[in-house]
Amino acid sequence: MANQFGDRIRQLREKENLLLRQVAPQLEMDTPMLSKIERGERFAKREQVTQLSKIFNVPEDDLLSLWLADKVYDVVKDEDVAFKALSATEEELKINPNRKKPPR
Amino acid sequence: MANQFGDRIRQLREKENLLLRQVAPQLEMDTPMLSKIERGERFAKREQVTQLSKIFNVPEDDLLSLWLADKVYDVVKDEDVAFKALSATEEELKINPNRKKPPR
DNA sequence: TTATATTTGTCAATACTTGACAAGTCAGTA
DNA sequence: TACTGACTTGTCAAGTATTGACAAATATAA
Repeated sequence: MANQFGDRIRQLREKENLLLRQVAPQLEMDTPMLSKIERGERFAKREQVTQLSKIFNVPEDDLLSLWLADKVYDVVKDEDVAFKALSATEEELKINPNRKKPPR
Repeated sequence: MANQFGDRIRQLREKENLLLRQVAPQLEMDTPMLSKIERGERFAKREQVTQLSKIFNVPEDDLLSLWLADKVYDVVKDEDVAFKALSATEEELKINPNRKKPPR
Protein backbone atom coordinates (compact mmCIF):
# COMPACT_ATOMS: atom_id res chain seq x y z
CA MET A 1 0.00 0.00 0.00
CA ALA A 2 1.13 3.49 -0.80
CA ASN A 3 2.19 5.52 2.17
CA GLN A 4 4.50 8.27 1.14
CA PHE A 5 3.35 10.56 3.93
CA GLY A 6 3.75 8.05 6.74
CA ASP A 7 7.14 6.91 5.50
CA ARG A 8 8.29 10.48 5.43
CA ILE A 9 7.24 11.46 8.90
CA ARG A 10 8.70 8.32 10.34
CA GLN A 11 11.94 9.17 8.58
CA LEU A 12 11.85 12.69 10.02
CA ARG A 13 11.04 11.45 13.48
CA GLU A 14 13.87 8.95 13.47
CA LYS A 15 16.31 11.50 12.13
CA GLU A 16 15.50 13.64 15.17
CA ASN A 17 15.69 10.63 17.47
CA LEU A 18 12.23 11.20 18.77
CA LEU A 19 9.95 8.51 20.11
CA LEU A 20 6.30 8.09 19.20
CA ARG A 21 5.40 8.99 22.75
CA GLN A 22 7.29 12.24 22.42
CA VAL A 23 5.65 13.34 19.20
CA ALA A 24 2.11 12.04 19.63
CA PRO A 25 1.14 14.38 22.49
CA GLN A 26 2.12 17.40 20.39
CA LEU A 27 -0.58 16.33 17.95
CA GLU A 28 -3.01 15.62 20.76
CA MET A 29 -3.19 11.96 19.93
CA ASP A 30 -1.96 8.82 21.62
CA THR A 31 0.99 6.69 20.58
CA PRO A 32 -0.93 3.94 18.80
CA MET A 33 -2.65 6.51 16.61
CA LEU A 34 0.60 8.05 15.45
CA SER A 35 1.97 4.59 14.84
CA LYS A 36 -0.99 3.88 12.59
CA ILE A 37 -0.51 7.10 10.68
CA GLU A 38 3.15 6.36 10.12
CA ARG A 39 2.34 2.90 8.84
CA GLY A 40 -0.43 4.21 6.61
CA GLU A 41 -3.19 2.43 8.42
CA ARG A 42 -4.93 5.74 9.06
CA PHE A 43 -4.90 9.15 7.49
CA ALA A 44 -3.73 12.13 9.42
CA LYS A 45 -6.10 15.08 9.47
CA ARG A 46 -5.33 18.17 7.44
CA GLU A 47 -4.36 20.24 10.49
CA GLN A 48 -2.07 17.50 11.76
CA VAL A 49 -0.08 17.82 8.55
CA THR A 50 0.49 21.46 9.39
CA GLN A 51 1.47 20.63 12.95
CA LEU A 52 3.90 17.96 11.79
CA SER A 53 5.60 20.34 9.40
CA LYS A 54 6.18 22.65 12.35
CA ILE A 55 7.38 19.91 14.66
CA PHE A 56 9.95 18.69 12.15
CA ASN A 57 10.71 22.10 10.67
CA VAL A 58 10.03 21.21 7.07
CA PRO A 59 7.99 23.17 4.50
CA GLU A 60 4.33 22.39 4.91
CA ASP A 61 3.85 21.97 1.18
CA ASP A 62 6.28 19.07 1.09
CA LEU A 63 4.34 17.04 3.62
CA LEU A 64 1.07 18.25 2.20
CA SER A 65 1.71 16.97 -1.27
CA LEU A 66 2.67 13.55 0.05
CA TRP A 67 -0.39 13.47 2.24
CA LEU A 68 -2.62 14.51 -0.64
CA ALA A 69 -0.96 12.02 -2.96
CA ASP A 70 -1.82 9.22 -0.54
CA LYS A 71 -5.42 10.36 -0.49
CA VAL A 72 -5.59 10.50 -4.26
CA TYR A 73 -3.94 7.11 -4.53
CA ASP A 74 -6.59 5.75 -2.24
CA VAL A 75 -9.28 6.97 -4.63
CA VAL A 76 -7.78 5.59 -7.83
CA LYS A 77 -5.84 2.55 -6.70
CA ASP A 78 -8.37 -0.10 -7.69
CA GLU A 79 -9.19 1.14 -11.15
CA ASP A 80 -7.13 0.62 -14.23
CA VAL A 81 -8.22 3.93 -15.70
CA ALA A 82 -6.27 5.56 -12.88
CA PHE A 83 -3.81 7.42 -15.12
CA LYS A 84 -6.52 8.54 -17.47
CA ALA A 85 -8.50 9.87 -14.52
CA LEU A 86 -5.49 11.77 -13.17
CA SER A 87 -5.00 13.41 -16.56
CA ALA A 88 -8.64 14.39 -16.65
CA THR A 89 -8.27 15.90 -13.20
CA GLU A 90 -5.28 17.93 -14.33
CA GLU A 91 -7.27 19.27 -17.26
CA GLU A 92 -10.05 20.22 -14.91
CA LEU A 93 -7.61 22.00 -12.63
CA LYS A 94 -6.24 24.00 -15.52
CA ILE A 95 -9.71 25.16 -16.49
CA ASN A 96 -10.98 25.55 -12.97
CA PRO A 97 -8.30 27.27 -10.91
CA ASN A 98 -8.43 26.00 -7.39
CA ARG A 99 -9.85 28.28 -4.79
CA LYS A 100 -8.02 28.24 -1.52
CA LYS A 101 -9.57 26.49 1.38
CA PRO A 102 -10.90 29.06 3.86
CA PRO A 103 -8.39 29.10 6.73
CA ARG A 104 -9.95 28.56 10.08
CA MET B 1 -17.34 23.04 -9.39
CA ALA B 2 -15.98 20.24 -11.51
CA ASN B 3 -18.54 17.84 -12.79
CA GLN B 4 -17.30 16.07 -15.85
CA PHE B 5 -19.24 12.91 -15.09
CA GLY B 6 -22.58 14.60 -14.50
CA ASP B 7 -22.27 16.77 -17.56
CA ARG B 8 -21.56 13.71 -19.64
CA ILE B 9 -24.46 11.61 -18.50
CA ARG B 10 -26.84 14.51 -18.90
CA GLN B 11 -25.53 14.93 -22.42
CA LEU B 12 -26.06 11.24 -23.12
CA ARG B 13 -29.51 11.25 -21.60
CA GLU B 14 -30.61 14.23 -23.64
CA LYS B 15 -29.17 12.78 -26.79
CA GLU B 16 -31.42 9.77 -26.27
CA ASN B 17 -34.36 11.98 -25.37
CA LEU B 18 -34.84 10.29 -22.08
CA LEU B 19 -36.33 11.90 -18.98
CA LEU B 20 -34.90 11.71 -15.49
CA ARG B 21 -37.89 9.66 -14.46
CA GLN B 22 -37.17 7.16 -17.21
CA VAL B 23 -33.54 6.66 -16.29
CA ALA B 24 -33.62 6.96 -12.51
CA PRO B 25 -35.62 3.77 -11.86
CA GLN B 26 -33.10 1.75 -13.86
CA LEU B 27 -30.54 2.82 -11.27
CA GLU B 28 -32.94 2.16 -8.42
CA MET B 29 -32.99 5.77 -7.38
CA ASP B 30 -35.55 8.54 -7.51
CA THR B 31 -35.60 11.46 -9.90
CA PRO B 32 -34.21 14.12 -7.55
CA MET B 33 -31.21 11.92 -6.83
CA LEU B 34 -30.32 11.52 -10.48
CA SER B 35 -30.81 15.24 -10.95
CA LYS B 36 -28.30 15.84 -8.19
CA ILE B 37 -25.80 13.45 -9.71
CA GLU B 38 -26.10 15.12 -13.09
CA ARG B 39 -25.53 18.52 -11.54
CA GLY B 40 -22.61 17.26 -9.50
CA GLU B 41 -24.27 17.81 -6.18
CA ARG B 42 -23.81 14.15 -5.31
CA PHE B 43 -21.54 11.36 -6.41
CA ALA B 44 -22.88 8.32 -8.15
CA LYS B 45 -21.82 4.99 -6.68
CA ARG B 46 -19.28 2.85 -8.46
CA GLU B 47 -21.87 0.30 -9.60
CA GLN B 48 -24.12 3.02 -10.94
CA VAL B 49 -21.33 4.07 -13.26
CA THR B 50 -21.38 0.57 -14.70
CA GLN B 51 -25.14 0.61 -15.02
CA LEU B 52 -25.09 3.98 -16.74
CA SER B 53 -22.55 2.81 -19.28
CA LYS B 54 -24.92 -0.04 -20.11
CA ILE B 55 -27.98 2.19 -20.28
CA PHE B 56 -26.31 4.61 -22.67
CA ASN B 57 -24.23 2.03 -24.51
CA VAL B 58 -20.88 3.67 -24.00
CA PRO B 59 -17.61 2.08 -22.86
CA GLU B 60 -17.54 1.84 -19.10
CA ASP B 61 -13.99 3.15 -18.93
CA ASP B 62 -15.01 6.44 -20.48
CA LEU B 63 -17.57 7.19 -17.82
CA LEU B 64 -15.36 5.68 -15.17
CA SER B 65 -12.46 7.99 -15.78
CA LEU B 66 -14.70 11.04 -15.65
CA TRP B 67 -16.29 9.81 -12.47
CA LEU B 68 -12.89 9.09 -10.90
CA ALA B 69 -11.55 12.45 -12.07
CA ASP B 70 -14.38 14.20 -10.24
CA LYS B 71 -13.54 12.27 -7.09
CA VAL B 72 -9.88 13.12 -7.35
CA TYR B 73 -10.70 16.74 -8.04
CA ASP B 74 -12.76 16.77 -4.90
CA VAL B 75 -9.74 15.66 -2.89
CA VAL B 76 -7.25 18.15 -4.28
CA LYS B 77 -9.39 21.14 -5.20
CA ASP B 78 -8.64 23.29 -2.14
CA GLU B 79 -4.87 22.86 -2.04
CA ASP B 80 -2.40 24.67 -4.18
CA VAL B 81 -0.05 21.72 -4.21
CA ALA B 82 -2.69 19.92 -6.25
CA PHE B 83 -0.53 19.36 -9.32
CA LYS B 84 2.43 18.30 -7.27
CA ALA B 85 0.26 15.79 -5.45
CA LEU B 86 -1.09 14.39 -8.70
CA SER B 87 2.45 13.88 -9.96
CA ALA B 88 3.39 12.13 -6.76
CA THR B 89 0.38 9.87 -7.17
CA GLU B 90 1.44 8.99 -10.70
CA GLU B 91 4.90 8.07 -9.47
CA GLU B 92 3.35 5.90 -6.82
CA LEU B 93 1.16 4.19 -9.40
CA LYS B 94 4.17 3.42 -11.55
CA ILE B 95 5.97 1.80 -8.66
CA ASN B 96 2.92 0.17 -7.17
CA PRO B 97 0.91 -1.38 -10.00
CA ASN B 98 -2.74 -1.17 -9.17
CA ARG B 99 -4.45 -4.34 -8.15
CA LYS B 100 -7.90 -4.76 -9.57
CA LYS B 101 -10.79 -4.29 -7.29
CA PRO B 102 -12.27 -7.68 -6.38
CA PRO B 103 -15.47 -7.96 -8.43
CA ARG B 104 -18.46 -8.71 -6.36
C1' DT C 1 -54.51 27.57 -15.47
C1' DT C 2 -52.84 22.74 -15.84
C1' DA C 3 -49.51 19.36 -16.69
C1' DT C 4 -44.92 17.76 -16.88
C1' DA C 5 -39.90 18.07 -15.91
C1' DT C 6 -36.52 19.30 -13.00
C1' DT C 7 -34.54 21.30 -8.81
C1' DT C 8 -34.23 22.43 -3.90
C1' DG C 9 -34.43 21.56 0.96
C1' DT C 10 -34.76 18.71 4.86
C1' DC C 11 -34.01 14.90 7.70
C1' DA C 12 -33.48 10.27 9.43
C1' DA C 13 -30.93 6.12 8.36
C1' DT C 14 -26.69 4.27 7.17
C1' DA C 15 -21.96 3.95 6.68
C1' DC C 16 -17.24 5.59 7.58
C1' DT C 17 -13.70 7.52 10.34
C1' DT C 18 -11.65 8.68 14.52
C1' DG C 19 -10.03 8.47 19.24
C1' DA C 20 -9.14 5.89 23.22
C1' DC C 21 -7.88 1.99 25.58
C1' DA C 22 -6.12 -2.64 26.70
C1' DA C 23 -3.33 -6.10 25.36
C1' DG C 24 -0.02 -7.80 22.31
C1' DT C 25 4.71 -8.39 20.06
C1' DC C 26 9.52 -7.55 19.64
C1' DA C 27 14.35 -6.39 20.81
C1' DG C 28 17.68 -5.55 24.07
C1' DT C 29 19.77 -6.54 28.49
C1' DA C 30 20.59 -8.15 33.07
C1' DT D 1 14.62 -16.47 32.12
C1' DA D 2 12.48 -12.18 33.32
C1' DC D 3 12.28 -7.22 32.87
C1' DT D 4 11.96 -2.92 30.39
C1' DG D 5 10.87 0.22 26.77
C1' DA D 6 9.14 1.04 22.05
C1' DC D 7 6.01 0.01 19.06
C1' DT D 8 1.90 -2.57 17.10
C1' DT D 9 -2.64 -4.77 17.04
C1' DG D 10 -7.48 -5.27 18.00
C1' DT D 11 -11.75 -3.59 19.53
C1' DC D 12 -15.36 -0.52 20.14
C1' DA D 13 -17.95 3.65 21.15
C1' DA D 14 -18.26 8.44 19.68
C1' DG D 15 -18.14 11.56 16.22
C1' DT D 16 -18.69 12.76 11.04
C1' DA D 17 -20.16 12.33 6.67
C1' DT D 18 -23.01 10.35 3.07
C1' DT D 19 -27.15 8.50 1.30
C1' DG D 20 -31.91 7.80 0.27
C1' DA D 21 -36.51 9.29 0.49
C1' DC D 22 -39.83 12.59 0.52
C1' DA D 23 -42.33 17.02 0.07
C1' DA D 24 -42.29 21.25 -1.89
C1' DA D 25 -40.59 24.72 -5.11
C1' DT D 26 -39.49 26.27 -9.66
C1' DA D 27 -39.70 26.27 -14.62
C1' DT D 28 -41.46 25.61 -19.16
C1' DA D 29 -44.87 24.72 -22.37
C1' DA D 30 -49.53 24.19 -24.05
